[in-house]
Amino acid sequence: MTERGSARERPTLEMVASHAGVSRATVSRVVNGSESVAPHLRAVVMRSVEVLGYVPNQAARSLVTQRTDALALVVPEPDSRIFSDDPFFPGIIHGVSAELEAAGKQLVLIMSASGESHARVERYAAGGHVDGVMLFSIHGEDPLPATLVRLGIPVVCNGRPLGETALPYVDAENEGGAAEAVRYLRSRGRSRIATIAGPQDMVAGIDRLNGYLSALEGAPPLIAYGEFTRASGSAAMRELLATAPDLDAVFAASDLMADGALRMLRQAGRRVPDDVAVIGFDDNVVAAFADPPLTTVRQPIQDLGRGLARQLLRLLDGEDVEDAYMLPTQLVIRESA
Amino acid sequence: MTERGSARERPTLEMVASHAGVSRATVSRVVNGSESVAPHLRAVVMRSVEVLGYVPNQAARSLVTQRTDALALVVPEPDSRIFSDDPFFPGIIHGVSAELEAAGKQLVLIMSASGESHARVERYAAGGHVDGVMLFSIHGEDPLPATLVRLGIPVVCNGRPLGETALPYVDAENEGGAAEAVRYLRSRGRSRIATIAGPQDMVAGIDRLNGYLSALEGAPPLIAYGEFTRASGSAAMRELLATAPDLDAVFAASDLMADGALRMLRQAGRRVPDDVAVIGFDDNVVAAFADPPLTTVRQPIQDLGRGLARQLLRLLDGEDVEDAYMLPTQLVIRESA
DNA sequence: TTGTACGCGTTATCAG
DNA sequence: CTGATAACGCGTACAA
Repeated sequence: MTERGSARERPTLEMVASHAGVSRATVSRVVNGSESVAPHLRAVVMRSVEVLGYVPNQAARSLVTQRTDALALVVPEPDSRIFSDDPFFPGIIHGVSAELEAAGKQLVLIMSASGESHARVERYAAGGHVDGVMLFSIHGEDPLPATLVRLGIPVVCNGRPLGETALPYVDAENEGGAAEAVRYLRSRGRSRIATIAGPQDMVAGIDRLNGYLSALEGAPPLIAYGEFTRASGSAAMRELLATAPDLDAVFAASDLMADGALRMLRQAGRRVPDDVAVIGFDDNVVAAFADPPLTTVRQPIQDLGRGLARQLLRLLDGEDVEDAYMLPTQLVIRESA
Repeated sequence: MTERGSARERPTLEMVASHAGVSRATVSRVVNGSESVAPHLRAVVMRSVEVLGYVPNQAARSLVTQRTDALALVVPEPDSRIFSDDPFFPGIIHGVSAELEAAGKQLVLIMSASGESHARVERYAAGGHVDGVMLFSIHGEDPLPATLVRLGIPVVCNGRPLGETALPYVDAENEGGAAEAVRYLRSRGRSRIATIAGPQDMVAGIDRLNGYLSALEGAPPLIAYGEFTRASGSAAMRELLATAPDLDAVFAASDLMADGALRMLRQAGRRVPDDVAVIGFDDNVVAAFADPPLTTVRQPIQDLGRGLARQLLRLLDGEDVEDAYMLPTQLVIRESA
């Protein structure tokens, strides 16, 4: 059994003040790095702070400053991209966290299942727990962002919001990246180009499909849908092979789906890229390890996270930010196409 | 450009009180669900709360209650398991988050690079931002946990801590699981069993190697080391094939490394499982999709997260908790062994 | 059952 | 440049 360490009394400003023989105000000034305090007093105070191990009480501080220096990242719980082996979620967190650390802010992670859980998020933000909110891939007609904005809480979305509300967001050039992939396939002489599209209630799924369609330039579309997962990619590929046995290329809206497609193609006896060229999206870790190594559209996941945090920080500073903060994608050519 | 929503004044207890025609104390009691308040007054107050959209100010509240209802999860930044396609980190988060939500607590995620960043964590916890701390895979002689305990902050570790300090922790039966895998291989007639071990500065790496060694029962060990990643698994497999061409089985300390090994074996012309049997660890999503599907030792990642949170909550409630909270593993047999 | 009044630990204002 | 002192918003003994 382990005991709860002996809860030594936390020293207060008051205690530091009397220890140093100055007023609380002076201690506060030293702690907050004010210029206007005599060097010798500052030294004395700093020593007392050191000796007593003083740490400012955040609750008291934010009660008066009206800030918490904490920002929330709200994540929709049952999101297939989050608990799969798609490192998208960890990547975003990594970026966000790096940016917030540099700014001295803390990250509060909130998993929000759905409707009723949304009320919790609202109350949480409204209660002043955090200074602002980052929203992860908002689905359809979610009222959450609008509510938050109405409450006066700065909000930035990761991924273009689908509804009407004009919220600032950061996103990758999904449509452009997809279009580039398809154009590349055409430039290599492929003519029967299919796509494995993502879910059409996610903006990434929609935009990448649009990119595919736009780059087709009149050629007949060939579409199957997946859920961004490997299994769904395999299933979609099987479907495509059945309906269009003569296809010679596939653009999948995620690397995981592309990997699933690769397996199905192998199983069906098609050679990649000789018979069928395959391009994925993400530049997931698995892309380089796929068989054959996967040509794909890289999106800068970590930068997406950084941008998300940065835009929110700017909002907090009272700056205006552009509604759309788009990050470029890049075609990474390996062996599958 | 997007404006910062008009910051409507947040209603206070005071305002609700005067709106309802009662004292602040009564409002406070209603809000906190006290029994001792007349039904009709409660109704009136609740209406006022509704009308005004009152939400308690968390800073003020925790200033007096000395609690924040927030718990921190501290994650070592440059951890290969976190930003790879190993869903270990997301899985833990999922479990932790589910448990905390049920308890009405919030999750604060802290990425802690190392030394200097540790000071930040200490100050953060000491500042009363959170009521307790969950520590992710503590490396070697990290002084952080001891410091936190000294500060009187409840701490629980994910993964057995390597140092001397006796901290409560939750972990999977790494050693037992590894031993079971090796025993299974032996029972299937394999005699030259190698292992691809994980990093020996991580408890998971150490324990799984020990499990392998213990189950060998005198047979000569055959060891190569990896970093839990696919690439390192391939490299380690190559090494093993060079030093022990006659091996007939491999136990890898992670599915990712096992997958890497599978590729290397294929490349070397060895058939799996005919020539060489392979077992991994984790039951990562990729295991089922490996070629051939990977026999592996499943660890209940999400339960690990839940247990982590649960133990901390118990500590917070003043209960004593056992130092070691171990979760069982399970051998999942597929085709690779 | 209800209200009064005090204190939680800081920051900010305003004299000195 | 320094020190009183007033908020900040809430929970809770204590009194009524």
